[in-house]
Amino acid sequence: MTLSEEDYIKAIYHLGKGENTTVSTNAVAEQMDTKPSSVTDMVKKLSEKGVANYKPYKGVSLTEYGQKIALSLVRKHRLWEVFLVEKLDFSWDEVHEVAEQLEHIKSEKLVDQLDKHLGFPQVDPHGDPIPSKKGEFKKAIKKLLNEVPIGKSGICVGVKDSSPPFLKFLDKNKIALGDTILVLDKEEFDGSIDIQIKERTIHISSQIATNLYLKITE
Amino acid sequence: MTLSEEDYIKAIYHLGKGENTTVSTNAVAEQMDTKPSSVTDMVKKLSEKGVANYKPYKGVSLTEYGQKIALSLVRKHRLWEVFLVEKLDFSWDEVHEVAEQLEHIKSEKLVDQLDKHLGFPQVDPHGDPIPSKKGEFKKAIKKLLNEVPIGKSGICVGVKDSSPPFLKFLDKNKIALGDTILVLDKEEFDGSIDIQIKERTIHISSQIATNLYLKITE
DNA sequence: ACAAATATTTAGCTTTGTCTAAAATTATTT
DNA sequence: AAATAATTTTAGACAAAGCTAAATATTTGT
Ligand SMILES: [Mn+2]
Ligand SMILES: [Mn+2]
Ligand SMILES: [Mn+2]
Ligand SMILES: [Mn+2]
Repeated sequence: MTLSEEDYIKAIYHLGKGENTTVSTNAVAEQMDTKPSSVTDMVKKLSEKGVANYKPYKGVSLTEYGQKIALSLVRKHRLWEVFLVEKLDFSWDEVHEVAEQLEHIKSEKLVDQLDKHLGFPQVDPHGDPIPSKKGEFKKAIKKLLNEVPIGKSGICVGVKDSSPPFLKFLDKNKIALGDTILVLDKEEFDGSIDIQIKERTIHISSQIATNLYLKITE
Repeated sequence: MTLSEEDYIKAIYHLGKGENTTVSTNAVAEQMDTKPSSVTDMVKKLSEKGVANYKPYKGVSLTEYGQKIALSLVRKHRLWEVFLVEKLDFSWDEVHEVAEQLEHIKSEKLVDQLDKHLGFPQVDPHGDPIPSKKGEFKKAIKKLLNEVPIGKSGICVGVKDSSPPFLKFLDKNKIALGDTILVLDKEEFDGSIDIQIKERTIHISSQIATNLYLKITE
Protein backbone atom coordinates (compact mmCIF):
# COMPACT_ATOMS: atom_id res chain seq x y z
CA MET A 1 0.00 0.00 0.00
CA THR A 2 1.15 3.52 -0.72
CA LEU A 3 1.22 6.19 1.96
CA SER A 4 -1.85 7.79 0.47
CA GLU A 5 -3.84 4.58 0.26
CA GLU A 6 -2.95 3.85 3.86
CA ASP A 7 -4.22 7.22 5.02
CA TYR A 8 -7.53 6.65 3.21
CA ILE A 9 -7.88 3.23 4.81
CA LYS A 10 -7.31 4.73 8.23
CA ALA A 11 -9.83 7.48 7.55
CA ILE A 12 -12.51 5.00 6.53
CA TYR A 13 -11.70 2.93 9.60
CA HIS A 14 -11.95 5.85 12.01
CA LEU A 15 -15.09 7.28 10.47
CA GLY A 16 -16.69 3.86 10.87
CA LYS A 17 -15.68 4.01 14.54
CA GLY A 18 -13.87 0.72 14.36
CA GLU A 19 -17.08 -1.15 13.57
CA ASN A 20 -17.34 -1.90 9.91
CA THR A 21 -19.74 0.87 9.02
CA THR A 22 -20.28 2.27 5.54
CA VAL A 23 -19.13 5.87 5.31
CA SER A 24 -19.88 8.56 2.76
CA THR A 25 -17.54 10.01 0.18
CA ASN A 26 -18.03 13.47 1.62
CA ALA A 27 -17.18 12.35 5.13
CA VAL A 28 -13.93 10.83 3.96
CA ALA A 29 -13.12 13.98 1.99
CA GLU A 30 -13.65 16.14 5.04
CA GLN A 31 -11.62 13.89 7.31
CA MET A 32 -8.75 13.77 4.85
CA ASP A 33 -8.95 17.39 3.84
CA THR A 34 -9.36 16.58 0.16
CA LYS A 35 -12.12 16.90 -2.42
CA PRO A 36 -14.93 14.38 -2.78
CA SER A 37 -13.91 13.69 -6.37
CA SER A 38 -10.47 12.60 -5.20
CA VAL A 39 -12.11 10.28 -2.71
CA THR A 40 -14.24 8.70 -5.41
CA ASP A 41 -11.14 7.94 -7.46
CA MET A 42 -9.32 6.48 -4.51
CA VAL A 43 -12.10 4.29 -3.16
CA LYS A 44 -12.54 2.83 -6.62
CA LYS A 45 -8.92 1.86 -6.57
CA LEU A 46 -9.15 0.48 -3.04
CA SER A 47 -12.16 -1.50 -4.12
CA GLU A 48 -10.25 -3.03 -7.03
CA LYS A 49 -7.43 -3.91 -4.68
CA GLY A 50 -9.81 -5.83 -2.43
CA VAL A 51 -9.37 -3.42 0.44
CA ALA A 52 -12.77 -1.74 0.38
CA ASN A 53 -16.34 -2.33 -0.69
CA TYR A 54 -17.57 0.58 -2.75
CA LYS A 55 -21.08 1.12 -4.07
CA PRO A 56 -21.42 4.28 -6.17
CA TYR A 57 -23.60 6.86 -4.41
CA LYS A 58 -23.92 4.47 -1.46
CA GLY A 59 -20.62 4.83 0.33
CA VAL A 60 -17.62 2.74 1.19
CA SER A 61 -16.60 0.24 3.87
CA LEU A 62 -13.52 -1.85 4.53
CA THR A 63 -13.21 -5.52 3.63
CA GLU A 64 -11.76 -7.94 6.18
CA TYR A 65 -8.42 -7.40 4.53
CA GLY A 66 -8.86 -3.63 4.68
CA GLN A 67 -9.64 -3.81 8.37
CA LYS A 68 -6.50 -5.80 9.01
CA ILE A 69 -4.48 -3.09 7.32
CA ALA A 70 -6.29 -0.38 9.29
CA LEU A 71 -5.61 -2.11 12.59
CA SER A 72 -1.97 -2.55 11.73
CA LEU A 73 -1.72 1.16 10.98
CA VAL A 74 -3.49 2.12 14.18
CA ARG A 75 -1.15 -0.19 16.08
CA LYS A 76 1.90 1.41 14.56
CA HIS A 77 0.59 4.93 15.04
CA ARG A 78 -0.11 4.39 18.71
CA LEU A 79 3.11 2.52 19.46
CA TRP A 80 5.09 5.39 17.93
CA GLU A 81 3.11 7.84 20.04
CA VAL A 82 4.06 5.93 23.17
CA PHE A 83 7.67 5.89 22.04
CA LEU A 84 7.73 9.63 21.48
CA VAL A 85 6.27 10.37 24.90
CA GLU A 86 8.02 7.70 26.94
CA LYS A 87 11.44 7.68 25.36
CA LEU A 88 11.86 11.04 23.65
CA ASP A 89 10.05 13.31 26.11
CA PHE A 90 7.46 14.58 23.67
CA SER A 91 4.30 15.94 25.24
CA TRP A 92 1.02 14.31 24.31
CA ASP A 93 -0.04 17.19 22.11
CA GLU A 94 3.05 16.93 19.88
CA VAL A 95 3.02 13.27 18.97
CA HIS A 96 0.17 12.92 16.53
CA GLU A 97 1.75 14.75 13.61
CA VAL A 98 4.99 12.78 13.81
CA ALA A 99 3.22 9.45 14.35
CA GLU A 100 1.20 10.25 11.25
CA GLN A 101 4.45 9.92 9.32
CA LEU A 102 6.05 7.10 11.29
CA GLU A 103 3.04 4.81 10.94
CA HIS A 104 3.92 4.33 7.27
CA ILE A 105 7.40 2.91 7.79
CA LYS A 106 7.52 -0.63 6.41
CA SER A 107 9.24 -3.15 8.65
CA GLU A 108 7.54 -5.84 10.63
CA LYS A 109 10.58 -6.33 12.80
CA LEU A 110 10.63 -2.64 13.61
CA VAL A 111 7.11 -2.75 15.01
CA ASP A 112 7.64 -5.95 16.97
CA GLN A 113 10.86 -4.70 18.53
CA LEU A 114 9.39 -1.29 19.24
CA ASP A 115 6.51 -2.97 21.05
CA LYS A 116 8.98 -4.96 23.13
CA HIS A 117 11.21 -1.94 23.78
CA LEU A 118 8.18 -0.11 25.16
CA GLY A 119 7.15 -3.02 27.39
CA PHE A 120 4.08 -4.00 25.35
CA PRO A 121 1.96 -0.96 26.24
CA GLN A 122 -1.83 -1.35 26.18
CA VAL A 123 -2.80 2.25 25.52
CA ASP A 124 -1.31 5.27 23.79
CA PRO A 125 -0.70 8.65 25.44
CA HIS A 126 -4.32 9.66 24.79
CA GLY A 127 -5.72 6.56 26.44
CA ASP A 128 -6.57 4.86 23.15
CA PRO A 129 -6.03 1.09 23.10
CA ILE A 130 -3.18 -0.41 21.07
CA PRO A 131 -4.25 -3.37 18.91
CA SER A 132 -2.17 -6.52 19.28
CA LYS A 133 -0.14 -7.87 16.39
CA LYS A 134 -3.16 -9.96 15.45
CA GLY A 135 -5.38 -6.88 15.49
CA GLU A 136 -7.20 -7.57 18.72
CA PHE A 137 -7.87 -5.17 21.52
CA LYS A 138 -10.38 -4.95 24.30
CA LYS A 139 -12.17 -1.66 24.32
CA ALA A 140 -12.16 -0.31 27.81
CA ILE A 141 -15.40 0.34 29.65
CA LYS A 142 -15.25 4.07 29.89
CA LYS A 143 -17.76 6.93 30.11
CA LEU A 144 -17.65 10.50 28.95
CA LEU A 145 -17.38 12.84 31.92
CA ASN A 146 -20.66 14.57 31.03
CA GLU A 147 -22.49 11.24 31.37
CA VAL A 148 -21.19 10.52 34.86
CA PRO A 149 -23.91 11.10 37.50
CA ILE A 150 -23.42 13.47 40.42
CA GLY A 151 -21.63 11.83 43.32
CA LYS A 152 -19.85 9.22 41.23
CA SER A 153 -16.13 9.35 40.65
CA GLY A 154 -13.70 7.73 38.25
CA ILE A 155 -10.22 7.69 36.89
CA CYS A 156 -9.44 9.76 33.87
CA VAL A 157 -8.46 7.22 31.19
CA GLY A 158 -8.70 8.94 27.86
CA VAL A 159 -9.61 11.86 25.65
CA LYS A 160 -12.10 11.86 22.81
CA ASP A 161 -10.64 14.94 21.16
CA SER A 162 -6.88 14.67 20.98
CA SER A 163 -6.20 17.96 19.22
CA PRO A 164 -3.31 20.02 20.60
CA PRO A 165 -5.56 22.89 21.83
CA PHE A 166 -7.64 20.55 23.97
CA LEU A 167 -4.62 18.66 25.29
CA LYS A 168 -2.85 21.90 26.12
CA PHE A 169 -5.95 23.08 27.96
CA LEU A 170 -5.87 19.93 30.10
CA ASP A 171 -2.17 20.42 30.83
CA LYS A 172 -2.78 24.01 31.84
CA ASN A 173 -5.55 22.93 34.18
CA LYS A 174 -3.48 20.09 35.55
CA ILE A 175 -5.82 17.36 34.43
CA ALA A 176 -3.95 14.24 33.36
CA LEU A 177 -4.72 10.62 32.59
CA GLY A 178 -4.68 8.64 35.83
CA ASP A 179 -6.18 11.44 37.90
CA THR A 180 -9.28 10.68 39.94
CA ILE A 181 -12.23 12.93 39.28
CA LEU A 182 -15.38 13.24 41.42
CA VAL A 183 -18.50 14.84 39.93
CA LEU A 184 -19.86 17.34 42.45
CA ASP A 185 -22.59 19.12 40.54
CA LYS A 186 -24.03 19.45 37.05
CA GLU A 187 -25.65 22.50 35.46
CA GLU A 188 -28.53 21.41 33.23
CA PHE A 189 -28.65 24.67 31.32
CA ASP A 190 -25.21 24.65 29.69
CA GLY A 191 -23.96 21.19 30.56
CA SER A 192 -21.11 22.54 32.65
CA ILE A 193 -20.08 20.65 35.77
CA ASP A 194 -18.20 21.01 39.01
CA ILE A 195 -15.58 18.41 39.69
CA GLN A 196 -13.12 17.62 42.40
CA ILE A 197 -9.67 16.62 41.24
CA LYS A 198 -6.66 16.23 43.52
CA GLU A 199 -8.02 18.31 46.39
CA ARG A 200 -9.02 21.06 43.95
CA THR A 201 -12.58 21.93 43.05
CA ILE A 202 -12.99 23.30 39.54
CA HIS A 203 -15.74 24.25 37.17
CA ILE A 204 -15.62 22.70 33.75
CA SER A 205 -17.47 23.57 30.54
CA SER A 206 -19.57 21.17 28.53
CA GLN A 207 -16.99 21.15 25.71
CA ILE A 208 -14.44 19.75 28.10
CA ALA A 209 -16.78 17.32 29.83
CA THR A 210 -17.85 15.77 26.54
CA ASN A 211 -14.26 15.00 25.58
CA LEU A 212 -12.86 13.36 28.69
CA TYR A 213 -13.27 9.65 29.36
CA LEU A 214 -13.52 8.27 32.89
CA LYS A 215 -13.44 4.75 34.16
CA ILE A 216 -16.02 4.72 36.91
CA THR A 217 -14.73 3.51 40.26
CA GLU A 218 -17.72 4.13 42.55
CA MET B 1 11.85 18.42 -0.12
CA THR B 2 10.04 15.32 -1.28
CA LEU B 3 11.28 11.86 -0.41
CA SER B 4 12.51 11.41 -3.95
CA GLU B 5 14.36 14.71 -4.06
CA GLU B 6 16.00 13.87 -0.76
CA ASP B 7 17.25 10.55 -2.06
CA TYR B 8 18.78 12.24 -5.10
CA ILE B 9 20.49 14.81 -2.90
CA LYS B 10 21.96 12.04 -0.78
CA ALA B 11 23.13 10.16 -3.86
CA ILE B 12 24.92 13.22 -5.26
CA TYR B 13 26.47 13.81 -1.86
CA HIS B 14 27.74 10.26 -1.49
CA LEU B 15 29.05 10.02 -5.04
CA GLY B 16 30.99 13.22 -4.40
CA LYS B 17 32.47 11.51 -1.34
CA GLY B 18 31.40 14.30 0.94
CA GLU B 19 33.61 16.81 -0.86
CA ASN B 20 31.65 18.93 -3.23
CA THR B 21 32.59 17.12 -6.39
CA THR B 22 30.66 17.24 -9.65
CA VAL B 23 29.16 13.88 -10.48
CA SER B 24 27.79 12.50 -13.73
CA THR B 25 24.21 11.81 -14.63
CA ASN B 26 25.02 8.17 -15.29
CA ALA B 27 26.70 7.74 -11.93
CA VAL B 28 23.63 9.08 -10.15
CA ALA B 29 21.39 6.84 -12.23
CA GLU B 30 23.39 3.78 -11.31
CA GLN B 31 23.53 4.67 -7.61
CA MET B 32 19.79 5.31 -7.50
CA ASP B 33 18.85 2.40 -9.70
CA THR B 34 16.98 4.59 -12.17
CA LYS B 35 17.47 5.67 -15.76
CA PRO B 36 19.78 8.53 -16.77
CA SER B 37 16.86 10.37 -18.34
CA SER B 38 15.06 10.43 -15.02
CA VAL B 39 18.16 11.85 -13.40
CA THR B 40 18.36 14.64 -15.95
CA ASP B 41 14.80 15.65 -15.16
CA MET B 42 15.41 15.60 -11.44
CA VAL B 43 18.69 17.48 -11.39
CA LYS B 44 17.10 20.21 -13.47
CA LYS B 45 14.44 20.52 -10.82
CA LEU B 46 16.99 20.47 -7.99
CA SER B 47 18.91 23.15 -9.83
CA GLU B 48 15.84 25.37 -10.05
CA LYS B 49 15.24 24.84 -6.36
CA GLY B 50 18.71 26.09 -5.54
CA VAL B 51 19.83 22.75 -4.22
CA ALA B 52 22.20 21.73 -7.00
CA ASN B 53 24.37 23.23 -9.72
CA TYR B 54 23.67 21.53 -13.00
CA LYS B 55 25.49 22.09 -16.30
CA PRO B 56 24.04 20.05 -19.16
CA TYR B 57 26.48 17.37 -20.28
CA LYS B 58 28.87 18.47 -17.54
CA GLY B 59 27.38 16.94 -14.43
CA VAL B 60 25.85 18.07 -11.18
CA SER B 61 27.08 19.17 -7.75
CA LEU B 62 25.37 20.36 -4.59
CA THR B 63 25.06 24.00 -3.58
CA GLU B 64 25.85 25.03 0.00
CA TYR B 65 22.16 24.66 0.72
CA GLY B 66 22.10 21.26 -0.92
CA GLN B 67 25.01 20.11 1.20
CA LYS B 68 23.23 21.21 4.35
CA ILE B 69 20.28 19.09 3.36
CA ALA B 70 22.51 16.14 2.54
CA LEU B 71 24.27 16.33 5.89
CA SER B 72 20.98 16.53 7.73
CA LEU B 73 19.81 13.40 5.91
CA VAL B 74 23.03 11.56 6.65
CA ARG B 75 22.72 12.58 10.29
CA LYS B 76 19.19 11.26 10.50
CA HIS B 77 20.01 8.06 8.63
CA ARG B 78 22.91 7.23 10.94
CA LEU B 79 21.14 8.17 14.15
CA TRP B 80 18.27 5.88 13.22
CA GLU B 81 20.75 3.10 12.47
CA VAL B 82 22.21 3.50 15.94
CA PHE B 83 18.72 3.45 17.43
CA LEU B 84 17.81 0.26 15.61
CA VAL B 85 20.95 -1.54 16.75
CA GLU B 86 21.23 -0.16 20.28
CA LYS B 87 17.60 -0.02 21.32
CA LEU B 88 15.76 -2.46 19.10
CA ASP B 89 18.35 -5.23 18.76
CA PHE B 90 18.68 -5.07 15.01
CA SER B 91 21.89 -6.45 13.60
CA TRP B 92 24.09 -4.13 11.58
CA ASP B 93 23.15 -5.73 8.29
CA GLU B 94 19.43 -5.10 8.78
CA VAL B 95 19.39 -1.41 9.57
CA HIS B 96 20.13 0.27 6.29
CA GLU B 97 16.86 -0.49 4.56
CA VAL B 98 14.76 0.75 7.45
CA ALA B 99 16.92 3.84 8.02
CA GLU B 100 16.46 4.61 4.35
CA GLN B 101 12.80 5.17 5.17
CA LEU B 102 13.17 6.74 8.61
CA GLU B 103 15.60 9.40 7.39
CA HIS B 104 12.72 11.14 5.60
CA ILE B 105 10.56 11.73 8.67
CA LYS B 106 10.13 15.47 9.18
CA SER B 107 10.52 16.65 12.75
CA GLU B 108 13.45 18.58 14.11
CA LYS B 109 12.52 17.75 17.66
CA LEU B 110 12.44 14.06 16.81
CA VAL B 111 16.05 14.11 15.63
CA ASP B 112 17.31 16.20 18.54
CA GLN B 113 15.61 13.99 21.10
CA LEU B 114 16.68 10.82 19.37
CA ASP B 115 20.28 12.06 19.47
CA LYS B 116 19.94 12.72 23.20
CA HIS B 117 18.18 9.38 23.84
CA LEU B 118 21.12 7.62 22.21
CA GLY B 119 23.70 9.56 24.22
CA PHE B 120 24.96 11.67 21.31
CA PRO B 121 26.72 8.88 19.43
CA GLN B 122 29.66 9.82 17.20
CA VAL B 123 29.48 6.94 14.75
CA ASP B 124 26.85 4.64 13.30
CA PRO B 125 26.92 0.83 13.49
CA HIS B 126 29.16 0.69 10.41
CA GLY B 127 31.71 3.07 11.88
CA ASP B 128 30.58 6.03 9.77
CA PRO B 129 30.65 9.39 11.55
CA ILE B 130 27.41 11.14 12.51
CA PRO B 131 27.30 14.83 11.54
CA SER B 132 26.39 17.25 14.31
CA LYS B 133 23.22 19.30 14.11
CA LYS B 134 25.27 22.01 12.41
CA GLY B 135 26.55 19.52 9.87
CA GLU B 136 30.06 19.15 11.22
CA PHE B 137 31.99 15.97 11.77
CA LYS B 138 35.63 15.07 12.04
CA LYS B 139 36.55 12.35 9.67
CA ALA B 140 38.51 9.74 11.52
CA ILE B 141 42.04 8.90 10.50
CA LYS B 142 41.58 5.38 9.29
CA LYS B 143 43.22 3.08 6.80
CA LEU B 144 41.90 0.26 4.66
CA LEU B 145 43.20 -3.05 5.92
CA ASN B 146 44.95 -3.79 2.62
CA GLU B 147 47.03 -0.63 3.03
CA VAL B 148 48.29 -1.53 6.47
CA PRO B 149 51.93 -2.68 6.36
CA ILE B 150 53.07 -6.04 7.72
CA GLY B 151 53.73 -5.96 11.43
CA LYS B 152 51.42 -3.03 12.14
CA SER B 153 48.17 -3.46 14.00
CA GLY B 154 45.04 -1.43 14.50
CA ILE B 155 41.52 -1.38 15.77
CA CYS B 156 38.73 -2.18 13.39
CA VAL B 157 36.68 1.02 13.16
CA GLY B 158 34.56 0.80 10.06
CA VAL B 159 33.48 -0.88 6.86
CA LYS B 160 33.63 0.61 3.39
CA ASP B 161 31.06 -1.76 1.96
CA SER B 162 28.09 -2.02 4.27
CA SER B 163 26.00 -4.41 2.21
CA PRO B 164 24.34 -7.25 4.12
CA PRO B 165 26.42 -10.00 2.45
CA PHE B 166 29.70 -8.40 3.52
CA LEU B 167 28.45 -7.65 7.02
CA LYS B 168 27.16 -11.18 7.41
CA PHE B 169 30.51 -12.48 6.28
CA LEU B 170 32.22 -10.49 9.02
CA ASP B 171 29.74 -11.77 11.61
CA LYS B 172 30.34 -15.32 10.51
CA ASN B 173 34.09 -14.85 10.81
CA LYS B 174 33.73 -13.11 14.16
CA ILE B 175 35.22 -9.84 13.01
CA ALA B 176 33.56 -6.87 14.66
CA LEU B 177 34.17 -3.16 15.10
CA GLY B 178 36.44 -2.65 18.10
CA ASP B 179 38.50 -5.77 17.48
CA THR B 180 42.26 -5.41 17.23
CA ILE B 181 43.83 -6.77 14.07
CA LEU B 182 47.51 -7.43 13.44
CA VAL B 183 48.78 -7.82 9.88
CA LEU B 184 51.04 -10.88 9.76
CA ASP B 185 51.69 -11.32 6.08
CA LYS B 186 50.59 -10.07 2.68
CA GLU B 187 50.44 -11.98 -0.60
CA GLU B 188 51.41 -9.69 -3.46
CA PHE B 189 49.86 -11.89 -6.11
CA ASP B 190 46.18 -11.74 -5.09
CA GLY B 191 46.26 -9.12 -2.35
CA SER B 192 45.19 -11.59 0.29
CA ILE B 193 46.62 -11.24 3.78
CA ASP B 194 47.12 -13.12 7.02
CA ILE B 195 45.87 -11.40 10.13
CA GLN B 196 45.76 -12.12 13.79
CA ILE B 197 42.53 -11.26 15.54
CA LYS B 198 41.69 -12.24 19.11
CA GLU B 199 44.22 -15.09 19.38
CA ARG B 200 43.08 -16.45 16.02
CA THR B 201 45.16 -16.36 12.87
CA ILE B 202 43.10 -16.18 9.70
CA HIS B 203 43.61 -15.72 6.01
CA ILE B 204 41.64 -12.96 4.36
CA SER B 205 40.93 -12.23 0.70
CA SER B 206 41.63 -8.96 -1.01
CA GLN B 207 37.89 -8.22 -1.33
CA ILE B 208 37.60 -8.27 2.44
CA ALA B 209 40.83 -6.39 3.11
CA THR B 210 39.83 -3.53 0.84
CA ASN B 211 36.58 -3.01 2.69
CA LEU B 212 37.65 -2.94 6.33
CA TYR B 213 38.91 0.24 7.99
CA LEU B 214 41.49 0.15 10.77
CA LYS B 215 42.71 2.84 13.08
CA ILE B 216 46.41 2.17 13.36
CA THR B 217 47.68 1.78 16.90
CA GLU B 218 51.32 0.74 16.37
C1' DA C 1 41.29 14.71 -37.43
C1' DC C 2 37.60 11.68 -37.95
C1' DA C 3 34.88 7.70 -37.04
C1' DA C 4 33.06 4.93 -33.54
C1' DA C 5 31.69 4.37 -28.98
C1' DT C 6 29.80 6.27 -24.92
C1' DA C 7 27.26 9.52 -22.25
C1' DT C 8 23.53 12.69 -21.93
C1' DT C 9 19.44 14.98 -23.17
C1' DT C 10 14.90 15.45 -25.41
C1' DA C 11 10.38 14.01 -26.69
C1' DG C 12 6.58 11.57 -25.77
C1' DC C 13 4.05 8.35 -22.81
C1' DT C 14 2.55 6.22 -18.14
C1' DT C 15 0.97 6.07 -13.31
C1' DT C 16 -0.43 8.19 -8.97
C1' DG C 17 -2.85 11.45 -6.70
C1' DT C 18 -4.86 15.69 -6.87
C1' DC C 19 -8.05 19.52 -8.55
C1' DT C 20 -12.19 22.18 -10.96
C1' DA C 21 -16.33 22.32 -13.42
C1' DA C 22 -20.12 19.96 -15.21
C1' DA C 23 -23.34 16.15 -15.09
C1' DA C 24 -25.92 12.80 -12.63
C1' DT C 25 -28.05 10.89 -8.63
C1' DT C 26 -30.27 11.03 -4.21
C1' DA C 27 -32.57 13.55 -0.49
C1' DT C 28 -35.58 17.13 1.15
C1' DT C 29 -39.21 20.46 0.79
C1' DT C 30 -43.22 22.38 -0.38
C1' DA D 1 -45.26 14.82 -7.06
C1' DA D 2 -42.51 18.29 -8.45
C1' DA D 3 -39.04 21.43 -7.52
C1' DT D 4 -35.06 22.43 -5.10
C1' DA D 5 -31.06 21.30 -2.58
C1' DA D 6 -27.36 18.43 -1.41
C1' DT D 7 -24.31 14.75 -2.51
C1' DT D 8 -21.65 12.12 -5.57
C1' DT D 9 -19.61 10.96 -9.87
C1' DT D 10 -17.52 11.98 -14.37
C1' DA D 11 -14.62 14.40 -17.54
C1' DG D 12 -10.67 16.77 -18.35
C1' DA D 13 -6.31 18.90 -16.59
C1' DC D 14 -2.09 19.11 -13.95
C1' DA D 15 2.26 18.08 -11.31
C1' DA D 16 5.54 14.56 -9.78
C1' DA D 17 8.34 10.85 -10.93
C1' DG D 18 9.34 7.42 -13.76
C1' DC D 19 10.25 4.89 -18.48
C1' DT D 20 11.59 4.04 -23.71
C1' DA D 21 13.30 5.44 -27.98
C1' DA D 22 15.40 8.87 -30.67
C1' DA D 23 18.45 12.76 -31.07
C1' DT D 24 22.57 15.12 -29.67
C1' DA D 25 27.00 15.92 -27.43
C1' DT D 26 31.28 14.31 -25.76
C1' DT D 27 35.02 11.16 -25.45
C1' DT D 28 38.09 7.81 -27.29
C1' DG D 29 40.70 5.14 -30.56
C1' DT D 30 43.05 5.06 -34.74
MN1 LIG E 1 -0.34 8.99 8.00
MN1 LIG F 1 -3.25 8.85 19.99
MN1 LIG G 1 15.84 7.24 1.64
MN1 LIG H 1 25.48 3.15 8.10
